[in-house]
Order: sequence, then structure tokens, then C-alpha cells
Amino acid sequence: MSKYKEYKQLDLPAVADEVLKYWEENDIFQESIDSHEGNKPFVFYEGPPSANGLPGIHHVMARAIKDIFCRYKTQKGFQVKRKAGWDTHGLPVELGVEKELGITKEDIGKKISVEEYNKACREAVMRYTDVWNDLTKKMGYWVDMETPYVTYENKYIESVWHLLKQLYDKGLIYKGYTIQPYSPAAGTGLSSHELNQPGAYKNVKDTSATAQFKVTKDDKSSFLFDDLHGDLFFLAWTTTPWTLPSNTALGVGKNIDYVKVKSFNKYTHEPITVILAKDLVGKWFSAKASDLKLSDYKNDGKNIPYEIVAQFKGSELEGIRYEQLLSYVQPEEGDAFRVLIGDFVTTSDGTGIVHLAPSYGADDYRVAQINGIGALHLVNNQGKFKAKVTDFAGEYVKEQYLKDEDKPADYKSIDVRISIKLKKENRAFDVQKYEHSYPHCWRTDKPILYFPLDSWFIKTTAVKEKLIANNKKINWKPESTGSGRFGNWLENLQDWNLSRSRYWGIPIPIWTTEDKEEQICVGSAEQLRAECEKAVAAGMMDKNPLGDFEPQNMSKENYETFDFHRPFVDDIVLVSPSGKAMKRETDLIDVWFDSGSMPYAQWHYPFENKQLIDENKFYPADFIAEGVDQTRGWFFTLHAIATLCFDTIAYKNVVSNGLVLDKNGQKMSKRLGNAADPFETLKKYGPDATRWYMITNAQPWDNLKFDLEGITEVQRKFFGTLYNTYNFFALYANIDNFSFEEAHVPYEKKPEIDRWVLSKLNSLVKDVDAAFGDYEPTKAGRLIQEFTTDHLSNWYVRLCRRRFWKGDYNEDKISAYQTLYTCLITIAKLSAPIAPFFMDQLFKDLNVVSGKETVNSIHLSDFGKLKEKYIDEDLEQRMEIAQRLSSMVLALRKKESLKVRQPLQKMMVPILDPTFKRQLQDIEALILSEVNVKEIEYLEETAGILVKKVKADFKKLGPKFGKDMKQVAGAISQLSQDQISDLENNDKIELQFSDKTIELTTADVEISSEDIPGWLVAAEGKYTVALDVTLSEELIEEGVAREVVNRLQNFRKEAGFEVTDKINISLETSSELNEAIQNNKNYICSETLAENLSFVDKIEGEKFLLKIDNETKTYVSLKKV
RNA sequence: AGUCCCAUAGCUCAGUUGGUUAGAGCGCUACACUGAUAAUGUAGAGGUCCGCAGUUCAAGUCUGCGUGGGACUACCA
Repeated sequence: MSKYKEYKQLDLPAVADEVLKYWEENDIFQESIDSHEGNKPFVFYEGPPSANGLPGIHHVMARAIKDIFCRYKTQKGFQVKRKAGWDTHGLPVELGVEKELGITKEDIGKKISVEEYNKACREAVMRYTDVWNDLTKKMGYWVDMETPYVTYENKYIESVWHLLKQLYDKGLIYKGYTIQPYSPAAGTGLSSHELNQPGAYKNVKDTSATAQFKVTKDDKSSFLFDDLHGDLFFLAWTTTPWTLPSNTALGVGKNIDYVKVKSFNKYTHEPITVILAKDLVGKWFSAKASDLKLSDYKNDGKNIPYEIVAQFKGSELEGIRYEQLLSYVQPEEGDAFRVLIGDFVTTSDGTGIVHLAPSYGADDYRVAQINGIGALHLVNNQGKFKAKVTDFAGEYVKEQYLKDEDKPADYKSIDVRISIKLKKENRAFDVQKYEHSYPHCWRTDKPILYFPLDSWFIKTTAVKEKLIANNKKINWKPESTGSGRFGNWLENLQDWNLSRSRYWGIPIPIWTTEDKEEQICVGSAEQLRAECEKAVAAGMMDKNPLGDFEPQNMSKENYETFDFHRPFVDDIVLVSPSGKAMKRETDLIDVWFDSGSMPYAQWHYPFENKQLIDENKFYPADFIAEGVDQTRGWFFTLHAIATLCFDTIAYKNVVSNGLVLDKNGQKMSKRLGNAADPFETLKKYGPDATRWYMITNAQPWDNLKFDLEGITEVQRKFFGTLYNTYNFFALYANIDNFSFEEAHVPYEKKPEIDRWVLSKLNSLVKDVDAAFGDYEPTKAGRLIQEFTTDHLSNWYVRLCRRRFWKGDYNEDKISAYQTLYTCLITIAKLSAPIAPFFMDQLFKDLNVVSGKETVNSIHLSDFGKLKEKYIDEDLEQRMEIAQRLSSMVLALRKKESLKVRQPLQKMMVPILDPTFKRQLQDIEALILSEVNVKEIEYLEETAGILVKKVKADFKKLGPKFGKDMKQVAGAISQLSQDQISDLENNDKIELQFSDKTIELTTADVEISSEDIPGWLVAAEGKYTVALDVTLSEELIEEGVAREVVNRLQNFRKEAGFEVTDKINISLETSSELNEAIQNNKNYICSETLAENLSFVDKIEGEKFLLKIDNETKTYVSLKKV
């Protein structure tokens, strides 16, 4: 007969290694999918990591969450396929390759061909896949790594093109321009990622100018003109005077107060009237001059007097016109040179009126667009003014773009020269150097410009309402991320800028003629091949680059006969219907579109597996999970593409997890050296403890302060306790040959304690199932842990120990084994999603003997089955009372220094109500044995014996008495003992207040016993116990006998006897001990498995010193029978 | 700058629909216990529930305004 495996020591990493080997040898993961064939699917999407970096500890966290719910759903009977994926395109890959090869973007096409460059990217990006796969295995993340989707593969790209073409055909793709960071020195746009490189923002001193924009008099503005001092101007401040020729509007804040001020221009000394924000008057006019009269001005630019003459809101200024400041060029379209309302305008800087140059500021552009105002783009791609800006044509707008050797000796920057020009024309109110932080190109170190750049856009704003509506169908964990962060983002949605000016990515499949009149969007390899055929026939190309591709053939080989990447697609010239050449738009598409296409592209939809999507077999996802940083990344692109192309949601449930910080709450980074190595952690602590710790320590969406000591605690506290409990079970079950072959002991015949723990267990199954079902793994883990350590180990096992080692193999003992076995195997099942290795081991160790289950891994078994009828709330409540009362008695013993081994005669408990009495009767025996007291007395007629206390039930009385609540509560606590017994007897009492009488019932208050005069009493909440601490001779002897048993047990152990060995005991006669031992001989013998106990005068040979205290001692010898 | 998250004991975290002694584990101190023993029990110390204001009979809990930490998005005349 097989035995339960007994362990010497808990070694979690070793368990994981062993189980991992077992999984691999028996292909358990595949089995867990195959064995659920035909069951309802649970659809999971893996968000693709980029394999060009090494995995960190946060990946263990993110993947543990994914794994937990996939395993849980498998145990719940679903078939859970999960396909791994790799995100392979994008800037980080390019940057990595450039760093490695020691090149920059400018070298591409010169030092290195695009082909070579992209080849290097393709190799670099998959470099660490082995490391990733290794981590995936070691942490126990089950995902299909054999056939992952890879975003650079032609099949994947073809699906992406198909989706794009859908959008194109729906008219949702257009070309426009936006204001983006642009580096004239490098000749390229910069991504926000590049702008966020350390050191990109530098403090620089620029010439700032406050310009005077002359107000035009018309119906709208006439109210400003009634009291003037010279001409009337708006004041607007800028740190980039070079943008002033491009000014087409001014911005004001709707609710900001503006004032009209009479003063003088400090350069020309001409009288002026200016408008600026009221709060900023102090910034531009000296307080010292506030008392001066306008007539006092000395024309010296100092102490310029001023006078505030009117005040109005920004909203009153809306639409007012002004004269163009520097009229080199007029905007071609739109009604320019008006005052607009801008929500971004503040009074923290400048004048509260913002100069708007829509070509060179994103905010400017946005406001201008809304108001239909055109832009003036007067700077070319090198950063030089165009010829139309006659004064400064061909000059760099930023001094830094000019090489030092090309600078004339008397060089003045454009900003300075424009300022001088304004001063001369009475248009400069103030000019000064201003230090601020400004972004620089990380490659050339030169300042960037915000610049209009051509881009392709997806018109996401066209489906905004649908996106919002669909979002409401998604279950977000936590909810606030969905409604708040994500919801608000959708409310303020902009069109999706799809273009990236890069090399390594999916090309935009749009070809246009040079005059932009004709255009085609390609949606498949087959279509491209056909278009190429036409182009070859028309003489546009010599041969068809897709000539070897065989349409409809889905083989891997066929899809490797060409490459969709640059430069190959760039070489393709197509022919338009009218016979003109069409070239591809050079941009690549945003990599986020790659990953957002993953639900379809992972299956090469619609070219293969069409039914998976169209028949909703693998779409939408039931569940996805990623970091909260993906809210506007992957979560958005999945959602957007699903809504745009299919008008559905892409996922039903989404968990967004927080960050993993170091133990001090700092972000982990290689630079700071505080990043935890996932491999070392897993190796040292094992994946189970690591996962358990991460999941139970903080909610997934809260940041986790990752502390290795926390894992140690989990190891000791949870796994250690569970392991001890199992070992305890195995030890005795092996002795008794328990293999669960007997029928279940009927529920009615099980003792109270077994029923209790089964009730607790089933409550646990119910709660844990609900928690997992609700995507709350933290709650689930904590519940399991609480049950295991507190209820199972520290209460059930502790109280039941004797049942396992004492007595015959009878029904009671079998019930104990069955109950403990059931608890252990159920814990294993509930915990398996979180701690897959250890729990599988536990499952197999138990099942190998019992053979209760036919499957050979817990991950093939079902989730613990709920036996609702075992849940007995009253029983759970009873046991809580028992635990409460026991702990109170133990506390009293402690206070009196009475060891638990010393039996006591009696305890008393006041009976609160009939329910309490019934409950107490059921648990009486339990309490008595736990606290080692012989009897319990119920105090029912308590009047006169107990001193009672009464307290108001605020929840009940609060609503009734409102403002008087405090007074009533005070009166209740003042009730005398007589009044309390009145209340108890009559169930109600009347209280007299100054102006009214109120009636209280027993339901309105809580009555508890405070004291029993003459007894040792403990009171806690509504419970009270009293303990009789008088010791009779008999009790003392029993106490001694227990001490003796304790010593003898230790000697047995010291002598190396087996737990089951029977012994004979010889004791040297001792006057202090003889009587006590003699009177309790049977008890001592049965406890120590002694067949014989005899007294002798002197023991020869090996003996132990049996010492109770200094006076009470003797020698003893033990012999195995 | 906007949006969102977090803030409770030295540390990590619970805290139900607002209800009157704010809890657990770890750590610390002391004492016990010892056929689960690298386990366990009991007790003690340790709190301005981040601050201010408000709603309410009653606020750790609800509202507003701040402070500190974090994330994302955007970027400023």
C-alpha cells in the first residue's frame, strides 16, 4: 500500500523544479486544453511584450494575473486557449540597433542600407526570446510559446493591411497635418518618446517680447474706444518672437478679468491704451508709479505712470479684430486676426492674452481649427524663413542652427531683430531676456520647433459616441480606470495619428500619384500582386516583386517569397486607372496599430480562420490584463479597432495592474540598481511564494512595494503552515493506513468540530469562487490564507490533535482524517491558480494514496465543489463564541499565573438570551477541554449577581432621536442597576427628559455584564466569563499528573521512540510525587502509551531527571515493550 | 496643465450601506507552551486614520479645497 509522502523540509524552489519537469514530461498544459475540447471557450488575449528588452519582476506580476484567471477558468470547466505573441516593431527596437551599430538616423541610406538596417532590427528584436520563454516557464505562466504570433511576419502584416483597408474604404483615413516636435537640424520629426529622453529639456535664455496688437474699431469693439490715450492695443507675450509674423489670432480666457490701462510706450514714449489681464497689471507696471499722474511722465522710460480705466471679462473680447502685427503674408483661408477663447489661457505668465501662431503651437493650432482660422507657415524645413518674409528671408529662426563660423561679427538673432523692428514701429511694449525650459533634439542638441508635419490619420472622432457606448459594456478592474482615465480620454478623443517616419515597422499600404489625384489602398498580398502585374504590363516596373507568391496558398513558404517591409515596398510603383505612376506614401504605421490588430492578425484573419472572428468563436476576448500604462495604449487600440472595423467590443473584462516599485516605493530602474532580478527571485523563493506574495500583498491595481522579506513571510506563514498541516496529516494517516477507502462518515455522525470546519471550508469555496469570478485575486488569496492559518491550522488541527494520535481507528478518527483530507485537497484546488506548482504537488501527494481523482494534475481537475448544505452559519457563530470565550479564560489564567495544564473546577457564563444558551451548550465540551476547566455554570437569573452595563445602539436610535441623540445616549449610560433589570424584565423602560418622555426597548440598547463581585471576571463586548480559581488537593494532583505526562512525552522523544511505541515506566519513589501519580495512574499510562508504571527505590542504568520544580523531582526510566 | 490611483501602528495592509473602544500580520518587549516544534499561545508598547473646511445627531468612511507619492496624456504664450 502506498504511503503519503512525508517531507523533512519545505523547499519551494525544489518543488517547483520537480513539478515543472513533471508538467513538461506529461505535457500537462496541452492536456489541460485538449481535455476541455468541446467545452465552452474562455477567450484570452495575450498582450505582446517586446522581446528586445529583458523581462523584469513586473512582468512576473502582470503574467501571474493573466495566468491565475486562465487556470481558474480551466478548473471551472472552460477551454482556455492562449497564444503567445511578440511585438516586434517600433522605435525602441530602432534605437537599440542604432546604439549597437554606432549609427544615427542620418546614416540610414548612407552608411547602411535600409535593407541591412531592417535586417538588423529583425534579428535584434527576437534576441531575448529564449530568456523570455525561460521566465515564462519558470514562473509557471502557461501560454502557447510554440506558435506565437509575431507582428513582423507577412501574414500578420497582411491582416493589419486588411483592417486598414476596411477603414480606408469607409472613408475613415485621411491625410492632414498636425503640429509636432520637429528638429530642423536633424530634418526629422521627434516622437514624444524622444522628447522624454533625459536631458531633452534644457534651461535656456531667449529673447521674449510683449507685442502691441492694435485693436480695430467696429461694432463689436466700440465699447473699448470711449476713453482713449493714444492707440488701443492688446498686449501679448511670447518667448518666440520669430513666430510673430505667423500670428493669426489672439487667445483670451473666458472667465479671466481684463482691464484697460492708459500709459506710455517705454521705447517711443507715445501715449498708449493697452488691454491685459487684471491679475497681471502688477507684473508690467511698477507699483511705485501707481500714484503718478499721466501728465507727470518725463519721457525717460522710467516710472511710467498708468491708469486703469475699465474692466471686462474675456468673453466680452471674443471676436474683436486687430491689425496684423507684421504683414508679410496674409493667410489664404479663414477669418484671421480675431480674439478667440482658449481654455488653456491662464494668468500665471505673460499678459493673459496669448499670441497664437497655429503653425507653431499645438494649442494654437487646435483653437484656430475650431474657429476656422488659417495658419501662416513661413519657415522651411531647414528652419529658415521663406522668401515671403522679405526682411529675414533665408535666415535661421533660431540662432543655434547657425554654425559659429558662419556668424557675422555683429550677428543679432531673428528674435532680437524682430523685437527691434517692433520697438521702432511702436509695437513693442516690452523686450527682455527670459529663462525657461525648452525641449531640444536629443541627437543634435539643438532646440526643436513645433512644426506642422504631414500625417495620416484615422478619423476616430467619427465613432467617438460608439467608442464611449461600447466602453460601457466593458467590465474594468478597477472600475475607475474604465470610467475615469479611459472614459475621460474617450470624451476628449482626437483623431489617431497613424504616421511614423521610420524604417522598421508596417508600411502604410497607400500608393498615390504625384499630383495626389489618384490613390489606392492595398488590403492583401493577392491584391498587391495583381496591382503589380498591371504595373509591369504598363511598364512601371520590370518585374513583379510578388511574382513568386501564389494567391490562396496559405503555406509558410509561400508567405516567405516576399517582404512587406521597407525598402521592398518602396520599390513598388503601381499604375493608376488613368495610367500614371503611383508611389507609396513613405510613412510607417504606428506600432500601436500592430498590437491593437492582434485579435484578428494572430489568426491571419480573414485570409485564414475567418470563422473564429466572424462566428465569435475566439472574439471578443473574455479577459485581458496589462499594466495601467496600457490604458491609452493597447487597451485603447484594441477598443478602437474593434469599434471602427466591427462595431463591437474587443474584450469583456480587463484588469489593469499597477506598477512594481521597490520596497521604499521608488520606481525600479537599472540606473538606481534597485531592480529585482526575476530569475534570482524565482530561484531563491520559488515561483509559488513569489506569486502568492505579489497577489495577496496589494490589489493588482495598486502599486506593489516589492519587498523580498514579504516573500519570506509568505513562505513561512502560508506555505509553511500548509506544509506543516499536510505533514501532520501524512504522519498519522500513514500510521493508521488511512487511504480514504471507507465511505464518507455521514454528516450527522460527524462531531461538531468537523462540521464546523467543513462549514468554514464551504463558505471559503463560495467566497473564493466569487472573488475569482469577480477578478479579485487578492481577496481570494487572502481568504484562503486566513482559512489555512487561522481556522484550519490554529483551531481545527490544534483542537483535534488527540483525535489523530489517540485511540482506535474508529468512526471518529476516520471522520477526522476525511475532514482534514477534504480541507487540504480543497485548499489545493482553490489555491492552484495562484500557486500552481506547490498545489499540484500537494494534490498529487494526497491523491496518489486515495485515488479519489482520475486526473494526474490539479490543473486537469475541477475547482473545489461547493456543498451548500454544509454551510451552517449558526455553527460558525457558535465556534466564534467558543474561540472568544476560550481566549478570555486563557487571558484570566495568564493574569493569575495558572498554567493551562493545571485543571480548574468551574467557570460561569451569564446567559444573554435563549439562542446564546443553545449555542453555548453545543460548544461547552470544546471550551472546557480547550481551557482545561471541568464544568461550566450558566447564569440565567442574573439580577443581583451581575453588575451590568447598558449602552445605546446608535444605529437604531440615531435616526429616531436625531439632534437629541447625544443626550439620550448619555442618559442610557447613566441607568442604575435597578432600572436595567426593569428594562430586562419589562422589555421596555420610560425615560423622563425635561420636556418629554421617551420609551426604550431592549432592542434599542446593548446590555452586557461588567462584573461579578467576588469572582475573577473578564468581559469583552457582550460576553462575560467568570473563573473559579480555587485549587483543591485533587485538582493540584491532576495538574502534577499532567506535568508528569508532559515530561514523560519529552523523554520518549529524547529516547528516540516512535510515536506508536508502547513503553514501561519505572519511577523512583518520591514523597512529593507518589500520591499524585498513583491517583492518576491510568491517565498517565494512557497518555504515554505505557503498559506498566511502577515505583522502585533506585533506578540503575539510564535514567531521566523528572523535575516539576526545585522541590518536586524524581528519576525515571522508560523501556520499550 | 489635465485625468486617474494611492495616503490608516515602525513596516505591509484590512476596515461592509456613515453608527461611538479603528483591526490583522510582520517587527519589538515580556511571559508561557512544547508527540505539528525552524511551529504555537497570551499580554504589552505603538494611531492627529496626510491637512483644512463642509454635510450630518454621528465622518477613517460622503463632498470641496489643499499637501505628498505615483501613472498616463499633453505641453504652455
